[in-house]
Amino acid sequence: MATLRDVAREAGVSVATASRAINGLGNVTAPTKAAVMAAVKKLNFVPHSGARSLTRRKTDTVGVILPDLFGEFFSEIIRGIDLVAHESGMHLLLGNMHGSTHETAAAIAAMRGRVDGLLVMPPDLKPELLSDYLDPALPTVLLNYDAGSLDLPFVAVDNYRGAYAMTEALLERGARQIVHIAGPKHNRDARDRQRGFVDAMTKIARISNPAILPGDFSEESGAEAGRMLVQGQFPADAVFAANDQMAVGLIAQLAKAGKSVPGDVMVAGFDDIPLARHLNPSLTTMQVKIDRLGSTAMMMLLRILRGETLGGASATILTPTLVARGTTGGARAEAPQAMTAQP
Amino acid sequence: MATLRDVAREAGVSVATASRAINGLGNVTAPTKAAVMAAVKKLNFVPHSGARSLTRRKTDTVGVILPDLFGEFFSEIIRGIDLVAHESGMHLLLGNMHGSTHETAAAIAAMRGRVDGLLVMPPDLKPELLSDYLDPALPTVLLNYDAGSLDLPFVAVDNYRGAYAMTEALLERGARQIVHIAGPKHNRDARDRQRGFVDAMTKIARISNPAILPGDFSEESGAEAGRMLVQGQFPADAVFAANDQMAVGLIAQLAKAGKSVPGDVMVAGFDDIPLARHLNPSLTTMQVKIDRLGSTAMMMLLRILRGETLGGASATILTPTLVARGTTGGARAEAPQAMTAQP
DNA sequence: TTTGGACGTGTAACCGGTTACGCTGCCAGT
DNA sequence: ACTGGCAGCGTAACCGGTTACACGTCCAAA
Repeated sequence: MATLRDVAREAGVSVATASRAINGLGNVTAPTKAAVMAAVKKLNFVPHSGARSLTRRKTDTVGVILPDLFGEFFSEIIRGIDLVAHESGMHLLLGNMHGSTHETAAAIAAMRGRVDGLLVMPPDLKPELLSDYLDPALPTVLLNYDAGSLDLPFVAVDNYRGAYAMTEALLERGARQIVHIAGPKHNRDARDRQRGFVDAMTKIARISNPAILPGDFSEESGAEAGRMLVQGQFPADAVFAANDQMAVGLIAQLAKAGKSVPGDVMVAGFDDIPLARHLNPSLTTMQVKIDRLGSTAMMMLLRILRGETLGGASATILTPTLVARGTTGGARAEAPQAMTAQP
Repeated sequence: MATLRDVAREAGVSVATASRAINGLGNVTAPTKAAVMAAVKKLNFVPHSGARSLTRRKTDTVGVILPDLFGEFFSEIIRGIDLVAHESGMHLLLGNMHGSTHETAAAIAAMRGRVDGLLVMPPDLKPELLSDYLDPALPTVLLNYDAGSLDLPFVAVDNYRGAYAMTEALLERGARQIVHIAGPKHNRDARDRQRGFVDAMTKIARISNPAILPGDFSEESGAEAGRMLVQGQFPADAVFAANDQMAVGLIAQLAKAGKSVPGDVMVAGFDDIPLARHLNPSLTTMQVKIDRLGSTAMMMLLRILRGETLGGASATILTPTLVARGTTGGARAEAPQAMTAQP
C-alpha cells in the first residue's frame, strides 16, 4: 500500500505539500496540485484512516450500540442512522451488547479511539450504571431512552400519548370494557403505555380500575392473554395490547376459539410492525416510525459534533400516529406498501 | 483521556513495560504488572485503537458492505456476522452502497486502513467491476454471490436445488399445471430459481415449456401475476413464486377474486420471510437461513485472517429446506416461533 | 535600494501506541 | 574471579498521516 511519502516522492514534492494538495487546504499552486493528484491516481493512494485519526483527533465514525440485532426494529433504526450518517460522510461502527450488562461496558470501552460519538440504546439499564460506563468526553445520544436524571440528549417515543390516543379511539368506537395486555414490568415503554391506557380510561370513560393482563411483549404472552379472555374471566369488547407481537398471538388464540374480530371483540396493538397490515383482518395499531428514531438521534449527534448547542432540542419525543385497520372495524383502504425486493 | 505515557508515569515504569504488562506479553514481573494494572484502573485507561492499528497493522475490525439496509433480510445477515465476529473480538464497520455503483467504490475505498477484511454483497455488479474496486491485498469474502471468474471466496444459496425441490414437491402433491412467477431478469438468484423450476418440470413431469410470468420480487408484481391468472389466461393448479414477497401479493389478489388457496390453486414461495408463517393460510416456502449466510462468510474471513488456507472450502453453498405449510394443503403443525420482544 | 509582506514549499515535531535493541544486574558455570 | 547468559526493563525508532514553523522567492511600497 502506497503511503503519503510515496506519493510525495512520486510527485517530487514534500509530504506536507502532498497532504495539503490532497486535502485541498492551504496554498498549493495548480500545477503542483495536479502533479500530486496524478501521483495519487498512479499509486492508487488512499489515506490510512488510522494514522489520520491520530493527529486529527477525529475518526469520522460514530458508534452504534444496540441491545440486540434481532428483527426489523433494529434494522430500521440502523437504516435511519445510516441515512443521515451517510449524507455527512460518517461511518458506522456497530456494537452489540448482547443483552448483558457486562458486554455493554465492553462494547462502550471498545469504541474508544474509534469513534467521534456514540448512539446508545440501553433498554433496561439503570441510569446510574449507564453514566458509569459512558465517557463524559464522548458525545453521546441515547436512543429510545429518557435519560431522566442524567442530562444526556435522547430521542424517544411518546408511549404515553400514543396509548392514551389509542384507548380514546377504542372508546369512540363504542368499546366500554377494554382490556389491556401489558408489557414487561421493568420496561419503560411498557409502563408508559400502561399509564396512558389507565389515564384515558379514567378520564374519558370514568373507569378507574380497568382490567390489565400481564404480558412480556412476546407473541406467546399475547396468546396466553387470549386464553384467559376466551375463558370468560374478563368480559371484554376490546383488547389493547402493548405491542403488535402480543396482538398477533392474541388474535390467533381468539380465532381458534371461534371469536370474531372485530365482531365480538376489537383488537389494537402498538408499533405497526410490517406484519400488522398483512394480518387478516389487518391490525389497528399505533405507528412508530422507527427509522425516524435513528435518523433523529444521528442528526442530534452531528449537531453536537459540529459544536452547535442543542439547547431545548436536547430531548426529542416522537409522537406515534394511529393507523385504523380491520381489527377495529375501521378497514380504511390502504395502499399496499412496497416491501424490499430481496430474494 | 489518559495515554500509555500517563499510565507508565503513574506506575513508575517505562511505556514499553506498561505496554507489555497490559498486553500480557514478554517479561514483566508480577509486582510490576500489578502496578501497571492499578494505574490503568485509576486513570481509566483504554488504548487508543487508532494508534494501535498503526503499528500492529491490524484493526480488529471487518467491513461489511451491503447494497441496502432495508428489511429483515439484511438485518439477519448482519446478525449472523455479528454473532461470529463478536466471539472473536472483532468489530463491524458498516458500509452501504445505496444501490449505486459509484457509491460502492466509495464505500470500499473508505474502508482502507479501517478494516482487516471485507464482507461484500454486490447483488448486481459485474465481476470485472468488482475486481477493479477491491483491493487484492485486503482479504474479502463475497456474500450471496458466486464469484465465478474471480477466484474470491464466497458463500451463496443453492437457489437451483431449492427451486427444483419445491417444484418436485408441488408435482408430488398432484399439481400438473404449475406456473412460475420469475424474479428480475438480471438477478442471479432469480435466474437460478427459474432454471431449477424449468428443469424439474422437464425432467420429472416431462413438461418442456412450463408457463412463466414476469416479476421483479416485489409484492405488486406478484399481484399483477395474480390478475393475469384469475383472468384465466393461464390454466394453473399451482403457482411457484420466485420469492415470498410475490407470493404474498399473489395470494391477496387470488383472495380478492374468490379463488381458494390451496383448494383452487396451491401457492409456494421462496425465502421464508417471517411473514410467511403468519399468513392465512400460512405460506409453503423454501427456508433460507439468512443468518447462516452471514456467519458462514464471517467464519471464512476469520480463517483467512488467521492465515489458514481455505482450500476446497473457499466456496460455501447453503442448501435451503422446504417448509410445507397451508398454501399447499400441507399445514403441518408448527411451533409458533418466538419473535423479538421489542416494543 | 531597502524593507516587508504574501505566497509556496519544506523540515520536523507531533498524535499514541508497539517493539527492536541495548543496558543493567544477578546467578551459574568453569 | 571471570565470563556468559538471561530476565527485566528503558530508550528510541518506528507506523502514516497532519501541521506549526521556518525558509526562500518575488514583487509592491517607501
